[in-house]
Amino acid sequence: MRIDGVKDFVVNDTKITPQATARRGRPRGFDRQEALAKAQDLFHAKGYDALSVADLTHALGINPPSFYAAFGSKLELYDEVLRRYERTEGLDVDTALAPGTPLSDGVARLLRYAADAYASGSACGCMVIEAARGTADSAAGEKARERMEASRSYIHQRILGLDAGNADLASDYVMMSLAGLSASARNGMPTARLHVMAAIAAEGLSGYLENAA
Amino acid sequence: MRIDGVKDFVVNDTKITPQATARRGRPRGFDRQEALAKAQDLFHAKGYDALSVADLTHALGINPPSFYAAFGSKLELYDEVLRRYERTEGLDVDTALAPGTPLSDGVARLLRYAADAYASGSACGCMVIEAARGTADSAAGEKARERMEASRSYIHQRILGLDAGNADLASDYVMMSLAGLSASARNGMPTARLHVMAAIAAEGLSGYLENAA
DNA sequence: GATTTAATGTAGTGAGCATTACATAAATAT
DNA sequence: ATATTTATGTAATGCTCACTACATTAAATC
Repeated sequence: MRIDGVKDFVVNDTKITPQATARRGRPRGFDRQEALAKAQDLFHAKGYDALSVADLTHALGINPPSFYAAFGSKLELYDEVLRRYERTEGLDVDTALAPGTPLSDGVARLLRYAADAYASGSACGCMVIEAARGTADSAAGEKARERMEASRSYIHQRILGLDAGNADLASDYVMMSLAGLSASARNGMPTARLHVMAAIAAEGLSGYLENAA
Repeated sequence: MRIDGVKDFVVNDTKITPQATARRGRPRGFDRQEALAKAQDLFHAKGYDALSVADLTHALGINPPSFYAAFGSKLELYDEVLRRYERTEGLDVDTALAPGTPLSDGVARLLRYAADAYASGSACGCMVIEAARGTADSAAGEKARERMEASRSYIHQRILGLDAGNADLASDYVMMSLAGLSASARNGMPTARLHVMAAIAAEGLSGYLENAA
């Protein structure tokens, strides 16, 4: 395979390195980052199964060999796209659940962020959540479920710092609410209504915690 | 095609008619109702796309021609299964939202029913809700979305009789909560926890309505 | 018994899928 | 210049999919 793969990728994909250490063979005829962005939009809008490699190569204006040379396989590209999605479109959990924030307020803020992020467009809802419900034995669903578990775990850890006693309950409820918001967005609910839904859902946890106290 | 299709179906499928008005040709070698029940389980567990006709015929112990003679096509069978699902596994909306029930209580009860119905098993979550998020341009997704809209409309109408002013809001919130519960069930959440989630979600609407009043 | 009707088993159909063989083109390295 | 390395375009690979042609079987009707 590739010996110094990591350095190569960095150099070729992003022009961060000042002295452009040129690669050996024929240069790639398309921008890999642009292609990733387009692939992300397409995967988000159509899902893994419904988006064929032919769709992708056509949209990117390349042929299958170039596709496989650049991304390895459809599944590897998908995994890369999922991680890119987290970076580019992921919720700002750190801000929503900043240390010192009351748990109820933090959850309310996080759900508000989600209402914004999931808002209807050509590709709406959370890409990871929607993909995670693919069939149990699908490789793509497995990738998505990995990313969702990573997010759940991160949120859980953040909540631990706010209210350790209710962390399990609250993170379960947050994940459920995010799934509900994402589904509603997919079903065409407009942003303003999503915000109301997020507020009502947050109110639920708030009231529940008050009653428990 | 078939001239007196309706009567034929009734007679051959269910033995409701006392004098078994026997059909003309060779009798079907399998029980169509049993087959429908099995197909429902399979579609619920795997979804439309992931379940092939070959999977179905193998599970039913029949060959493709028998399958198509009995059900028309994969999509027609799916539509029939979706309607059967509503009858056999659908939530008891009439009881949950019985006339005279305070809206908050009715919604709480409906979500409790859902927590029971969606409980983890080989096929968990709501079959219709999970299927409705198939790709936008998929025929199966369209069928599921039709059924979901029918349910939404029915729930909306029932809520109109309890609290007309909040019917739009409440039915939107119910649909979102059902989607969240269904997703959580699919992700393996046990029944007891689903009940807690349902209670918290219901508390949200309850608190919101109180504040608005 | 002859005819009609419908379901069955065997064996395919064409279409779409992800992926790749192979020769060629374009760059660097020697 | 020549060799090496990588990407490209054309065209195909094997596979799975939903679905069907066709001859046969099993029942009711005449």
